[in-house]
Amino acid sequence: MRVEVSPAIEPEELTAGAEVVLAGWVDSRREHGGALIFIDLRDREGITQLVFDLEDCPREVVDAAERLRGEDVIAVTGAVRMRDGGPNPRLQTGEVELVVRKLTVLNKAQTPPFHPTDKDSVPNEELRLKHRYLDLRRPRMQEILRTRHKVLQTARRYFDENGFLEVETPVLYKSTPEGAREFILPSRLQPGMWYALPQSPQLFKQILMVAGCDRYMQICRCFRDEDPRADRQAEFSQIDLEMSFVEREDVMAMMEGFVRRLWKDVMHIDVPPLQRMTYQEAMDRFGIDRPDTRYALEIADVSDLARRTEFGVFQSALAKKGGVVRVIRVPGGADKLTRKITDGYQEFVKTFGAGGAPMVKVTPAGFETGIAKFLEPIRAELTQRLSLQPGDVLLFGADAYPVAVKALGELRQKVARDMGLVPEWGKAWNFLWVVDFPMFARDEESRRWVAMHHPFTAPRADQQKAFVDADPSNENVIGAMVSAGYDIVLNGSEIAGGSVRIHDPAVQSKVFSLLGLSPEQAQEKFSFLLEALKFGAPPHAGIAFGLDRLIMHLCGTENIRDVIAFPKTQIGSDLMTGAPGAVTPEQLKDLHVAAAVRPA
RNA sequence: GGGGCGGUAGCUCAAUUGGUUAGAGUACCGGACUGUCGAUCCGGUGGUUGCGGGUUCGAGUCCCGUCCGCCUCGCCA
Repeated sequence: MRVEVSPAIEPEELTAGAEVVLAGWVDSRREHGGALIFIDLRDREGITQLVFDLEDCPREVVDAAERLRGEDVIAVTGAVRMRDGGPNPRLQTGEVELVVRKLTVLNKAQTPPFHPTDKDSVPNEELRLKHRYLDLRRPRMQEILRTRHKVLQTARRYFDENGFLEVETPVLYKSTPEGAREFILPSRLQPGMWYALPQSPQLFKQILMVAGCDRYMQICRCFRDEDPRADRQAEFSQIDLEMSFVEREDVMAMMEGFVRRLWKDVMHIDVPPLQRMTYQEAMDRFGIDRPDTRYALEIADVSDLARRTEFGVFQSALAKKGGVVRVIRVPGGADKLTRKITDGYQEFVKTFGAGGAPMVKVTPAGFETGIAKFLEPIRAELTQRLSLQPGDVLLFGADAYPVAVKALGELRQKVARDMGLVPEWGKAWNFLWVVDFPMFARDEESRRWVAMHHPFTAPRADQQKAFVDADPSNENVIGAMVSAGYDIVLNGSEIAGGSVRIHDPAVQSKVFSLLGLSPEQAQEKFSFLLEALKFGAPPHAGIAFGLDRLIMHLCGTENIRDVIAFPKTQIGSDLMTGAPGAVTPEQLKDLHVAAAVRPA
């Protein structure tokens, strides 16, 4: 049987009398004595009301309609007519109904564990993931799938228009144990050897530049075997890009254009030119390298004043190497932040390594509660410097700089939520370029340098020469080197990150050696890149967008699983397919692998 | 590896200090009903309170363990 699948009636079909064929799922049924039955027929596009009426339909059609239940799949033929009972303004097709002449039940459905269009409640996520085919029928999920499609199409169109070539890179790759933990796969043909799934196509895209591709794009899957978060999943997607013969500004302009196009096409919003902020400024003012600038609550330095107090916590913090005292002023916090809430903040900052978050309230009479008495000697100056008003709450962070700003940066976001300062979705789109990241960060445990971005990131253009000349043993000099990296931050979430790459083998060697990789080790791991760089590598730079996070923003969801058709749980299970699963001893034997643990 | 929240009917939830036969809405089944649109009305089926152990005269409730889901610290070059 041939079914014309265009179920919800299109506007041009809204003319009475048109004969159409519709197919879809039974959404709901309203029955009046068996002589008059209404069925809401649902498909991807929406809902159309079907009417089965003894006055218009053969008896057997009405009888068959009586046996229909939710999620049955049917096809119907009939005439469109204006509704007798008045329009339903809540339906797009609410003016009309289809008088069914012929009904075909394409497939009966068991009673589903939940109803895709239940308006009262969303089923438990475990159940949604187990029956994802039902979950994806929900209009909200259909909308997300559609937005995701739109983003993919817009990306392909925009980058095609700008001369980018879509190239696919391998998924079976080589283990390069820096960075995130990898998924690995045994080789059958080479006993004892292993592939790894790529954390990103970073090196391939650089090689494509050496290969003369000039401009590359790929919508690719990346794999990182780390614990998930609300916005992180082991298997995720990137819009990956690389350009030759460009500098930082060229890439930034191109990507800004993409973001603007995306928001225009998908949200119908004109994004103004992106603000810029250096890494240092972001850390100083917001305590994080991806500041949410939709609200204030900025961090201020009061180390000099704190030094003049007798408060032991301040004094011991300032005695530390790089010790600081910083503060967040919360306007109106005295009312809204109850004792219970501020007590909670003490525990909260401890998870980020801080000892606590000393607090004080500003009243017309002066400082009260918390550490008020210690602050008395500096009250006037604090009041002036921070423009304090009665009703303010001050939350302090006292520790070595990285610990203090990190704790306050996290606390700032929590306070903003508690104070109701975070605009609801769709009200604010605060895009920001963060630039001038340090090349290296000091890992205190191993007393070694680690790459802030990745080891292929070039120094900022004006620092190239200084970097080559820098004394590797001088921690101050190396620590101060600024890279040509750039991130795009949206409402406090990192949606893209990239850099100008190193195309000079000498610079690349110096980075490797600073990272503690001997020439032999570097050769072992990245020989193909080092080789390629010797054969005429153009200057190149690139970036990658976190596709899933982009979609989250565009759809207003806080959960990455909502924007992935078939996502995994916290422990990496696919509740629908049951992955991961056991394999047979024969499979292991073929792969020359012995399991050290048997599944429980 | 650590911290927190949750798991009760197919689904969404309730159940007082540990106390009678674990309830409601919805779905499902049966009946009534010719213009509904979350149809309505009447009746009914439906429970290993995630699982295992313990305390107690008595456990959905308290304790221990465990599984699953979510949030989070560490981790994510």
